[in-house]
Amino acid sequence: MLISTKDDRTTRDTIISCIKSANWIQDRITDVLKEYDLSLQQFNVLRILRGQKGKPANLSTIQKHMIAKMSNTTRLVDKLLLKKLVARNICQQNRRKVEIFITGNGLDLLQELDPIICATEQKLLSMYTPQEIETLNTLLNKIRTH
Amino acid sequence: MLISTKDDRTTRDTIISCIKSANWIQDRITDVLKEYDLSLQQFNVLRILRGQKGKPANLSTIQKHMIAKMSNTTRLVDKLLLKKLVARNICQQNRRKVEIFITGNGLDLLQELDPIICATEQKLLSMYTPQEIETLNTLLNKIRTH
DNA sequence: ATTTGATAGTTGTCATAATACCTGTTAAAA
DNA sequence: TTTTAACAGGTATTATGACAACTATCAAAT
Repeated sequence: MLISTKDDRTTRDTIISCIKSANWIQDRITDVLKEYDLSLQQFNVLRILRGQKGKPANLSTIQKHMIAKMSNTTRLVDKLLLKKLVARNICQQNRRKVEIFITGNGLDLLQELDPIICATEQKLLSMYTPQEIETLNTLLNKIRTH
Repeated sequence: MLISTKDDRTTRDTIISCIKSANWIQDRITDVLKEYDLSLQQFNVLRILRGQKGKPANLSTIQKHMIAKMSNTTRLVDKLLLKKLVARNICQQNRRKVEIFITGNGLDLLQELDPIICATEQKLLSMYTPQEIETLNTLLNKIRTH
């Protein structure tokens, strides 16, 4: 006989809650980015590249920093290239690698988006006290660093 | 000038943490389901149908209960139909509606999966005390019910 | 009886993602 | 050297997702 304990149910509820909340947050940010014709993933890659502070990044560096691991980062970068938000060239030291930079256009776009995204993020978590955000952050981090 | 406060950073970190944790959880459960040739979405639909306890569900009922809203639930059900895990027929009272049931096959599969998924879920949150799980659950729920 | 609007689901199209396999490049072993 | 293995990306295929247009049905108003 299968017994479903209170713990089982609370565990499942918490997992579902986490997934739903993450989806909801991503949907809201996606809504904002849509007006700028950027997908959430594209936006994240741009921010990763800006974080390199001038240093070029190769594909595996980008993937390491991405929130959601994805297989075809190549094509994601292709899209950003078409929009001239990033540039790409083959690394001369190691011709297997490619070097990817954010362009001036890309930096300008991010600068325009910064306050908007920041405000969206604040609004998304506006129901929490600073203390609650800290607690939530600490608890969430425990999941993957176990 | 753009000033990034401590609050801004904590908010962003928490959001990223939530998304990463949700992705991680889903990836682990997807890994388990892969051995049974089920996607996470298909599995969720099966559980929703079992939750109906014999009553048929129509498409909008399924969508209402789904963790991630998706547009083409029709095609998701098609896949389950092919595997004979669900059955579908037109509702006679209101011929616009379809009635979707879980089959014996579907129930058997879920029963086989129940303890495995439950153990996976327990393991995923095994680093928390029961108190912490409660806190996490409560905090996460606040995001969407604001 | 006919039209209108709302409801329930389906289909077509295109963008994105997952998976597995392929190609070119490098480095190290034989 | 030649071969081999490991590495960094690219490509092809298939699955999944978003969005809009479409079909069928029902119910209510004319």
